Amino acid sequence: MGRWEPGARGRLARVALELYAERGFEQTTVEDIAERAGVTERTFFRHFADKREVLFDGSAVLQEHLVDAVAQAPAELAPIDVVGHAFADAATLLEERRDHARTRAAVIAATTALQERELLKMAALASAVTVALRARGVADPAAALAAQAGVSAFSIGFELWVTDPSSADLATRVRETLEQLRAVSVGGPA
Amino acid sequence: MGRWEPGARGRLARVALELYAERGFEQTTVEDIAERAGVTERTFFRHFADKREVLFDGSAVLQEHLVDAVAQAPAELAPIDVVGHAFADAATLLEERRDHARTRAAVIAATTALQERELLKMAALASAVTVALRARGVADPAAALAAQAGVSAFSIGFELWVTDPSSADLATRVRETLEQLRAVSVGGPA
DNA sequence: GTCTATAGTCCGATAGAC
DNA sequence: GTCTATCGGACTATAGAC
Repeated sequence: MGRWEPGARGRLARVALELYAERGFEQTTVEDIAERAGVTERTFFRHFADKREVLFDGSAVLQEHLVDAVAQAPAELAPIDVVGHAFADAATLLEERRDHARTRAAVIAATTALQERELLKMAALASAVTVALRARGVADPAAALAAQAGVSAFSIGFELWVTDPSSADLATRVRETLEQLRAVSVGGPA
Repeated sequence: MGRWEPGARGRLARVALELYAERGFEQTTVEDIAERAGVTERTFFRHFADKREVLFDGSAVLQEHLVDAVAQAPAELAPIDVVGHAFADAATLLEERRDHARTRAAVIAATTALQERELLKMAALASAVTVALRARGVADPAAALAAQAGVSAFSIGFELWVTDPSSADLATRVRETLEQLRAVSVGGPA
């Protein structure tokens, strides 16, 4: 055994969510988190750039899956369908952690500073998907618009999935929401 | 004359943009801004909640215009067209300040912390437009989707307007971009 | 691991406008 | 007197530097 327990990063992320949920983000200091995780404040900042970032450790994985899914989608699909396929596919990563997602969503909803960070992560996803679509030959601004549409559908679908008591899965919610966007953007009678 | 020059708020906003553009956001302290504006640090924080907020003083006005435009749009318009009308209308507020918009956009693009705040303001616009659409009887999630579509078109149109050397106006860019979203979301051949 | 700059808050005091 | 905008100083926590 070494000097320190392994898995400090994961422990910090878990403890941070716990404390943010218990007493609120602003009422929690980095020192509190480090202490409960059995490390020093310094170690926290070695793993996470700031106090918010600790809640967004999974977003890099999500982004990779999205980009891969866009790259590997059948060539004949229209951009909007490539995006729908990719986001529904990425949704499966969260499917089994609905309780965790609920806790995390509640913490973020309670704090403006965390909403900002989440929006930045969503914008990063959109940006990465835009690049992946361009690599498939999709022109601008269609690439950016399709990517944005995917993020909107994902975010709104995610909220339905987290809020509703029904057991509908996230991927289905995302697909349904994107389908509704199609209807909305075409227009027609209000 | 009084003890202090009037218009401290406007002076702080102008000076802050100047300094952020000159030496960068992180290299500028609130004390620097206050000093050049002829007030104390304390006064800065009475007018603006934090160091970022000073760049977003106009967003409340933009939001009001958007909400009003949604409320007053002809009853027979489809939600997506109400949104298109509203954002193109709000665009006229910026039309005459293209140089200012360029400087501001460059400063924001250079700093992640400012991008976060801008995304938050855009999300607030979307949220306000969603509420205004619901008040017209638009159901969920169509209201949220239409509002998000408007924000996407506005953001992408804004970027084109700021970037391109052509003299096309912002309102036209926004309308064109929303039109493209229509085509993209319907799908069809890539 | 310690030290430091800076953001941001809280308290009270003060000066002009009405 | 009341309302609003300013100022001063002390204070904590984040985050980066050494």
